[in-house]
Amino acid sequence: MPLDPMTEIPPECDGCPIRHRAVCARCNAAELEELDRIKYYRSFQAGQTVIWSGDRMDFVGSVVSGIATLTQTMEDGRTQMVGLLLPSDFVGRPGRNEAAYDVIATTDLVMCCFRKRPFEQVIQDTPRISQRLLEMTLDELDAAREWMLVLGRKTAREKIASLLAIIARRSALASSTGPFGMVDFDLPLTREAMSDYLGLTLETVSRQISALKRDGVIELGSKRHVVVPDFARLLAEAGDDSEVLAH
Amino acid sequence: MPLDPMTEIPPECDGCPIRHRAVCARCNAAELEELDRIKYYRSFQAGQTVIWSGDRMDFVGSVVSGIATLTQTMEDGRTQMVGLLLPSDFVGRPGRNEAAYDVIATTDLVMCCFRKRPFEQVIQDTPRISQRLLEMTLDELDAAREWMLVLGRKTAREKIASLLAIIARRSALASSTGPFGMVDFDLPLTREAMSDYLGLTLETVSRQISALKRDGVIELGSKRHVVVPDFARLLAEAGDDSEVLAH
DNA sequence: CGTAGCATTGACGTCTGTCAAATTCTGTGG
DNA sequence: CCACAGAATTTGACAGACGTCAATGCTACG
Repeated sequence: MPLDPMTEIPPECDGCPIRHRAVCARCNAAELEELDRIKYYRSFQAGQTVIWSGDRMDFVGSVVSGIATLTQTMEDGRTQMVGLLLPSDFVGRPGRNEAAYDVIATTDLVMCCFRKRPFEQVIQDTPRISQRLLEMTLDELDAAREWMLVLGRKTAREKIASLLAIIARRSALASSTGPFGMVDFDLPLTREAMSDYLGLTLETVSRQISALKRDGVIELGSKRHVVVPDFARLLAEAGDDSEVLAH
Repeated sequence: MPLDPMTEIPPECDGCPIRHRAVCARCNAAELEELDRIKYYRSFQAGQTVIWSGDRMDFVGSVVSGIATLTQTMEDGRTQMVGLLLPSDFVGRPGRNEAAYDVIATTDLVMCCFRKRPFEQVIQDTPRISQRLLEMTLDELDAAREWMLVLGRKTAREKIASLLAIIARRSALASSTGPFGMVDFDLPLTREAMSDYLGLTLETVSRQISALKRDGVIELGSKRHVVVPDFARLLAEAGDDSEVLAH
């Protein structure tokens, strides 16, 4: 078990790693001050549930570090991941009292939370924040729709390639690697989480990863470390083609 | 061919059928005036394409009457519907110049369009509008995520039942039928459009509709008219259960 | 060194897709 | 009003992709 994550709280907004990407991205000093008054940090350990679907939510907030998932579950236990929350992503919905999805930390996680009621007021009063939130919500909507194509129309192999491409692209952005050619990253998800994202079974995920490895599309260091020798090849396997500029 | 739909333009905002549900829902007289200056109506015939993905968009707007679909297409022709646009739904994304999806009128369609550039300015200046847009976008995001569960985890039979339930619910709302028991409505979609929505083939859609009919879950008047004798039964077939209050 | 969780692999079944044909519906023209 | 053409829909036969069930392997941690 790692150290209590609470001991690693990030510094004030100045040095915050998501200062310029989160909902507060375009705030000026006064507006930050305003947010500061209603904010607090919370930490979660890998595997912990942040919120249960149906629970009362009295905060919204941003992922500061770590990764969380948004999932829906049917009565019989079938589950579908409907969102992957990375640093700077926003959690919760102003104007709604109950969580619509389960939010689960897949890695150790730090969140910058805002008390919900005051935050709703801030949104009313601060166009720069509500407009940023609109922009982020539109981006999420686009991502959700892109994912609908993956879920509805792609083969298992294409689904895996699509997921790897998304994660690879994000890793490349985060570490500002060259845009092309070789990329490598760690998978933040178990095979089961991947299957929940992709609408597949865990076994099919495993088989397709093996197949992509066999065909030289990817190489595996450990089970979780992926090397992509040719990113364009991966995109082609995803059925994407020429979307190099996207996202 | 019907009469030129342009001849049936709705009246001024006062009597507009979507006045209290669209992006302008919460506007006061002055704000409506503002919007009025940049708005114009456009009509499309059933089957016409409103916008092609990748095209330059110089307007955004609301569906006033009729139904349109939002679809994505892969190079090899596989398509996935990612949204169903009903009256009051918003089309287009402020701040983006190219359409991300094909928008196609499935019935005769009337749209209330706003020139994009001026509309973006209005959003900046009118919190009531941008906040309404945020709210609508959050609703769409929820709908997209609900649909991800359908696409990723439901069986063909459950998918069909889910789609019928959604359409039935909306029809019930529109015509303010009693909330329970018997419902009936016309399908606004061809079998092919349904298959694009559900991530199935047209043949599977047809077979599952026949099966639901055989099992007494639905009755068919014409091919397009559906009678649902027991709405709760339909929901159960959709795998939803107890979501009676939802949406 | 042993246990627990994660991952891989195999054998087999089934749901859904594919290909093809028949049937019903809709609108048009005679 | 009826005949006809084209589209939409239904139905059947068959195949393949993915799921299910089960065994085995790997890694980490106590």
